[in-house]
This record gives sequence, C-alpha cells and structure tokens, in this order.
Amino acid sequence: MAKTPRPKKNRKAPPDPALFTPIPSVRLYETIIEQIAALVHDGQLNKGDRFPSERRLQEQWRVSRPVLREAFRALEIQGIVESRPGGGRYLRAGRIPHPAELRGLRLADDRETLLNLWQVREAVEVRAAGLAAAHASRAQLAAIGRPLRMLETMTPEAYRRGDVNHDFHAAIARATGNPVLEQVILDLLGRFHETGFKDLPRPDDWSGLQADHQPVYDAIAAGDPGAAENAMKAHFASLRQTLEGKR
Amino acid sequence: MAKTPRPKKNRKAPPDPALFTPIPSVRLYETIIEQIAALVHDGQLNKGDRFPSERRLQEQWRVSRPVLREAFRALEIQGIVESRPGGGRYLRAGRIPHPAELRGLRLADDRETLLNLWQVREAVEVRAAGLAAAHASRAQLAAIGRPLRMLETMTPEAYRRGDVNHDFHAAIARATGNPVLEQVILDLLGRFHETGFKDLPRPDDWSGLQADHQPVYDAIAAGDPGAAENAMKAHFASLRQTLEGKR
DNA sequence: GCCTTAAAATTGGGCTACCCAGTTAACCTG
DNA sequence: CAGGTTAACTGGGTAGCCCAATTTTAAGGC
Repeated sequence: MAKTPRPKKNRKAPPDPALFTPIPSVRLYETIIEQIAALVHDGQLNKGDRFPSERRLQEQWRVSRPVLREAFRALEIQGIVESRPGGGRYLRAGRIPHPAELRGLRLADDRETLLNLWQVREAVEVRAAGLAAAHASRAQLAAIGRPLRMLETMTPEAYRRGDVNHDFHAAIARATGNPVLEQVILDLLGRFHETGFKDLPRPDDWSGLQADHQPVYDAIAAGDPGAAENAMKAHFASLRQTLEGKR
Repeated sequence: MAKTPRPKKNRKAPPDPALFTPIPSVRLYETIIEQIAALVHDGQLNKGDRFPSERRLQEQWRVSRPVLREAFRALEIQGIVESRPGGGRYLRAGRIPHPAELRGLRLADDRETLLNLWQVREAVEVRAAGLAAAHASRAQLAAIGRPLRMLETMTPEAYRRGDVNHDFHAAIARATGNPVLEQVILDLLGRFHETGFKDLPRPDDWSGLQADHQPVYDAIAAGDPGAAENAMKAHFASLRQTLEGKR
C-alpha cells in the first residue's frame, strides 16, 4: 500500500480576511459528519451496515483518527451509529441530520424564542398532566407534591435557582409513564430554565405559583385527566401573561 | 508533582461473567462528562465562567486530551459549553444533563416505544396543525399540499421510504412559524420513521392515508385552527388503531 | 504615570505514532 | 468436514508534538 500521495491538504483555515463576525470557525469533525451523511445519502451505506474502519476512512478523507472519533462520537450520542470495540461501527438510522441540526435544541436567548419554547411546553405538558392523572402511582404522586409543599418554606435564592418549579414539572413528566414524553419535557425544561426563567415570575408572587400548581396536583391526585389538563392549561395561560407583559 | 493518587482505574471492563446482554460498555468520555457536571453542580463553576485548560484538567483527572476533547465536544454540540480556540472553554448553561440524558431521543425499537412516541407526536402535532392553520403563508400551504398530491401517483417503494408522510408532517411543522416546535417535531418524526414506520400502515390503504391527510390540509387552508386540530387528532386516532392492532 | 505596542506564555485544534483488549476470520489440524 | 487455535483487524485510549489564535505580560514612548 503505497502511501505516496500524501497531499496533506489538511489544516485549511485559509484566508478569512475581513470577517468581523465572531467567526463560528467550523470544526473539522463537522465536515466529517457531512462526509458520513453523504455516504448514507448516496445509498453507499444502509441501515445496519458496517462502516469502513477508522483507518480506512482516515486514509480516504485524510484526517486523523481523533477527528474521526469525534465525529462518530457525536453521531453515537445521538444514537445514529453504534460503536462496538473490536467489532466496527454500525449505522443504526436511515437519516443523518445536518450538523447544525445535530446540536439539539440549542436556542437563542431572546424573548421570541422564550415564547416559542413556552408554546411547545404547553402542548406537551398539558397532555402530560392528563396522562399523569391516569397513571401516577402513589410514589409518583408524592414526588409531585413534594416541591409544592417546599414552596411554602423557601428562600428567595432557592426559588431563583428554579429547582422547585423544575422538580414539579419533572415529576409530572415522569408520572406519565411515557419515557419518550418525559425526555422531551426534561429537555424543554432544561432549556427553559437556562433561557429565561429568572426574569419570568416576580419573586413576590410565589403564592400565585402555588395557586397555579395546586389545582394541577389536586386533579392528578383525584385521577381526573380532564381536570388535570385544564388546570395545567390554566397554569400556562396565567404565566404566559407575565411572559408577554414583559415584552 | 506527585502523581500518587491515581484513582481512576481506567479501562475496566472487568468480569462481565454471566452478562448475556450486549454490554453497553461505558466510555471514558462519559465519566468525564460526569466529572464536569460535578464541577458545575458543586458550584465551582457558574454560567459564563471559563473552564480550566485542557492540560490542567487532563492532569487533574488523569485522562488524555483526546478523551477530554470528546467529552467537551459532546457538551459543545448541545450548546452547553463554548470552545474558543486560543481563548479557552466557557460554560454557557447552568445545568449539565446526565450523560444518558444527553443521548437525545435515542430509542429502543420495541412496540411500546413506538406507542409512546406516537403519543408524544400526537400531543405536539395536533397543536402544530392549529398553529399552522393560523399562521401558514401561501408558500407554506403549497408545501403542505405537495406531498398530498404526490400520494396519488406513487410507487410502493417510494411510499415505503416514508418520504411523503414525512414531508407532509414536516411541512406543517414548518408552517407553525415556531422553530422550536418544528425542531421537536422533526426530531420525533425522524425517530419514528427509523423505529417503526414501515410496519405501520399496510401498503394497500393509501387511500386511507389520504383520507386522513386531506381534511387536515383543508382545515389549514381554510385557516380554521380548531378544525385543523380536530382533523389531525382524528388522523392520529385512526392510525393508532392500526398501531395497536399490530400488537 | 499612562497609554500604546510588541513579545511571550497560554490555549484549543489537529496530527502522528503507539499500545491494549475484544472481535472476526482464516487456517490448520484431527 | 467439524472444531479449535491463531493471526489480523478494529475501536478505545495514551503520549507527545506542531500550529494558530488569544491573552497576558512586559517593554517603550509620550
């Protein structure tokens, strides 16, 4: 195997002359993901197939193994490929998202995004409340009630950290018994608290928060899905006012 | 610099004696993510702070730089940290999800998961139909109608690839004008088609599929959110029967 | 003294070259 | 031809290096 070619064209951060923008600086592993996506899209690789080995790919694309590994890691985390030590890598999905699309629900930090996020949360959590009312076990019900009671004896700092609110909604998500739904809600919740929770409810209306949460809990405890959905809907609607008012 | 501690006993896939399961084999970079999460959770690192340099961390945790880089890549993709070449890494979120939680919506391929997925899709896409009815532009409406017309002149192969169904729902998602919602739906749709679309509708009831899709389109075209939501709900309910019947 | 500017230390991006252990496949016996 | 042994291959992980962008520091100049 003559390694004669050796063009060594890597490391191309060529001109980049008059760019004043923060320069996103595309990483090599992203272009590799695109290469992999091309493989799949061209039909050279189908679901279940084994990838060429790292060594072969590194030779073909002229990148180092570490970079290859980074690219595959990214796809591995998304469950798109599976790596078997000693056994090769396998395609587990039929579609490889664009690198930009890979980065989860990475969100901007503006108010419009916050409202959009809120809209999605409402759609999914209203349903979750109904399912929780239908399926919650006694233990799960207790987990929902715990943050509620905690609301009564709380410092402003603990409140600002947002844990109580997070725990309440997370407990409901879990009580649905639907892991997929739970995961979606947890993801949205996480983004929400990062994006703009702190400037949402004024610290003085805790009672308002509890007034919102309590009916949801009661309906779930009563095992009444319809009431639970309505209570959750009301919760979202009431906070939405605060949200839009801040605009 | 005494390297005395040496706590991490890397590379341990120790006994694994009577385990017949595929052995998930935890990767090193995942434990590193946990270390990072611990840093953040302990409050040693707050939003906006700069991480210690790779060199320092590799020394502290006794791992190689590539492993560190893989861990940070994973967090970078999720938008949790930001890497600035030459400038260090910065924490952009206040919470670091558990490694297992990181792996997107990675799903098992069983029927129960399929039903769970279906439940989430319904919650989110019913709402999407309503929003699309309220916001869809003329061009977006055309994009929704295109796959519908394509349904009439289609080969079984093209159908099995699921593109038509995918395009229809994706177009609606886009027409909501809510990028967050769109992303969630696209994600769910992708997983759905990978997980179990092919064994869902029998290839002979295309007309049934069109009979389901058409009212949704009509309601969106008419700009009637309520009707659109109901039509979409009916669509999900009718296919759910097929889904559960397969059980 | 204070601001500007140039040099030096730091940092992440990337590469090459290794070693290791599990997996796979070829091969060689009986 | 079956069965077991071995050799090749594969991904996981490590070490050490270079490069360019970035900070930080120090040297000048006013």
